[in-house]
Amino acid sequence: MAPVDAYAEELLEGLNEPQRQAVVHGGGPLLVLAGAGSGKTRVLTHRVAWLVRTGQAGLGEILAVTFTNKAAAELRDRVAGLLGRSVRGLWVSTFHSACVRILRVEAERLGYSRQFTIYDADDARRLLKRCLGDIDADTKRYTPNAVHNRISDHKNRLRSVDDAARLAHGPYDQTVVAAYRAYQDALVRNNAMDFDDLLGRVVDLLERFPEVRRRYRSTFRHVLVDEYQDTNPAQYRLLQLLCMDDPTHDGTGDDVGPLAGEEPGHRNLMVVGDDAQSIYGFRSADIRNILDFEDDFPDAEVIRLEQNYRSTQNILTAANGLIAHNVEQRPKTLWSDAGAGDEVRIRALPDDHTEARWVVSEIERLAGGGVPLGEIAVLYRTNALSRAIETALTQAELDYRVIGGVRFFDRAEVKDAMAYVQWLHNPADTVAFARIVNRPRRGIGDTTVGRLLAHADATGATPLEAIADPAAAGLRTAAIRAVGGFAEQVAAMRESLDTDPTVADLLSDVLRHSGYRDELQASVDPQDEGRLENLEQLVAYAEEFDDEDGGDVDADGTGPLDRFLQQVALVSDSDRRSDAPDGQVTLMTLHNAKGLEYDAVFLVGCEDGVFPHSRAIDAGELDEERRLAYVGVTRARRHLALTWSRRRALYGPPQPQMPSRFLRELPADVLDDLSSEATSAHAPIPTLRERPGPGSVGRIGRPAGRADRGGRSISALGLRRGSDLAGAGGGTPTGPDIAPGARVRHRKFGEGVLVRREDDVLVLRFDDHGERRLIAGFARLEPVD
DNA sequence: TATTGCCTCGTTTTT
DNA sequence: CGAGGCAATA
Repeated sequence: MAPVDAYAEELLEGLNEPQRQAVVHGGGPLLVLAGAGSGKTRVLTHRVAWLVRTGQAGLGEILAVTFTNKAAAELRDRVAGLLGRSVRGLWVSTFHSACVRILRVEAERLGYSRQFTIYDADDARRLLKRCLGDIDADTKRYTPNAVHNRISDHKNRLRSVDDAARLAHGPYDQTVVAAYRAYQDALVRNNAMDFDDLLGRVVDLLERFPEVRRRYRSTFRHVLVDEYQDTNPAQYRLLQLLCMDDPTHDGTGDDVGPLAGEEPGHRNLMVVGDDAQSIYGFRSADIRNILDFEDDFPDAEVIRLEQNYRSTQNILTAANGLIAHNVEQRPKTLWSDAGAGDEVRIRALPDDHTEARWVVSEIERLAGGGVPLGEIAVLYRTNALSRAIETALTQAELDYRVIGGVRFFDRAEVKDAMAYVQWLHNPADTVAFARIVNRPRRGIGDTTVGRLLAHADATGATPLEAIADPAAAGLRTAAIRAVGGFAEQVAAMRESLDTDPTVADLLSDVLRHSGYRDELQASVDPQDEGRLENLEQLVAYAEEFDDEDGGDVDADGTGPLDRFLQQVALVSDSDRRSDAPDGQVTLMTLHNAKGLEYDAVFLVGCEDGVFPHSRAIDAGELDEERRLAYVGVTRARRHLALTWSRRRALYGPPQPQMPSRFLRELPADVLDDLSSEATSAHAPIPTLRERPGPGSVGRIGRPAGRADRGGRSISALGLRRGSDLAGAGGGTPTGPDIAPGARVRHRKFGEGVLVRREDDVLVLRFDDHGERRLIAGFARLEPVD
């Protein structure tokens, strides 16, 4: 190890033993299993500072990757604080922005230009929708959303179109493959990459170009990864390529063989994570990466951080007890010396309004006891559950903020403005073009746009070239005039593009030349005022960017507009998750809560089917749901309550609910007296401070035979609507029975036969998908005659 | 080409 | 219950 002086030594002060071991780790692969609240960011920052101070690495030789911009910024700031100087040159960034930074330099090697566009999920789906049309796919069965998820999964597993074709099984897969092929082709022609490509193309780059690989391998002598449990196979492969001697495993389970003529890797890979908090499997994150770390890196050192500095022991015991129900995991036992603290509470409420009012009355009680509202969070599985809580908070006149929902850069008007600039920057981008060509309305309808795009496609031209000669695209006089007018506006915007020194001026000019601003100003729709404000905010944001950016053109040829577009694509409002301003209760999904902590946490909607979510139950993904519960529980420092509703209206009429199975997995000895009864069918209703408002109690049952919506009444089919077989109380399926042997159709799995019933579980054999067990309360089945 | 109304369908989502 | 998609209309 490098010599250690007192100056470096002070970086170890205040660390516990395992933390210290991780920081001074000599070299080679290191896995830090960092339980919730165990100080993993501390370890990462001190490790980076240690490497620098002991002279083991220069700032420019360290790559630290995170998943969020917020985490990257925090890491950077804290390292700067520890070192007491600028950390310019240190690569601290998200996987995606590190990849973009590499791709901007190397794009030409991959057949892209430096100006390539980054498509977010919305852009990608627009393009994919067009591709699905081109291959004549039935867009009912093959929704852009579903198909994009499948393609994304292929990409995250580094499957090329041909790989996907080899794996395709059945007609659905084959259509997905055809869509993948058309979509990938379209991306290249648009000079665009989606989020998944950013990773996948860098992997391509490093695999195909040894000299590029060598360059980055020798640049980054130390690679550190945060939240390793959330890495997907592409990210895994990327790390292999950057660090290892013989990047044999590609993360997909297939051996790709050693890379020819490879120089030894530095092997200095440090990963930090917690398998118990792996909650992004649905986005192709692979928990095996952290579970199998020592198999992949046989000489790896493993350090466990189990001392928790956040929560009281009762909360940690609850968390430990819960997660112990997962089959496969790294055994870990969080402990704290903060004392037992409050008991954990479980409460059963008659309906979602009462549940919300109970939570709010408890919030008032805590607030009265001196807990700041900003230190209180209400967590839920799905965004739809926020509504009842919001209503109750509003009635109690408590201030709150909801994390999630529509983000600033996702707002239609903001995306429109950005699409203008994006298209000016990359005229091959047909998604941006299609978005703005008729916004504001200029009489260029869908058919005209279709003709322009088809013509551009056929001639290999960009939309910019196509609008210059509308007659050639086969347009008639009215359309030609409309397109001509648009072309004039575009010419004015391109003039601005060439002359405007700043991004803010360009944006402002675009809003003027396009008529977008005028249209909103002239509008009588009251919402347009807000839209106008958002656009002014966007310009203000750009001004800020210009000031910070300086406007130089880099050595690699990237200018301010490149950087601005990239930032907006990758840094959607990062401050939303920042610490709560005082006086506001925070509402958010469990996913959004990861990495945060609050004095008091309420986890609402703990009902089977809601949490764990019915789709997760169907898909057999209970472990991931349980980890999500674990994340929720471990957010709390001192107060934790979990609630469920006996009846809840998710959509349509209220349905009876059963308590979440996770509630029964919490160890009884950390629960208070009321909790022990709260998961039973006869749970008492806790007292509320206010009297229930009128009409707050849902009607019990519903009028028999009422058709729920237009079309065939479901009762006419012999079934009740929604969760057709939902139990009326005891959890036993009631309603018209579907007898074993009956042919049924499930919306997702298609037709099949009901094999048998086991309590509240239906066992069905589907024609395509083999056997499946469905929870009766959530199995939407239609009988097939 | 733009608007209206009907129908369908329902997770989570760091980038 | 509501948002978004699509087909029928003005």
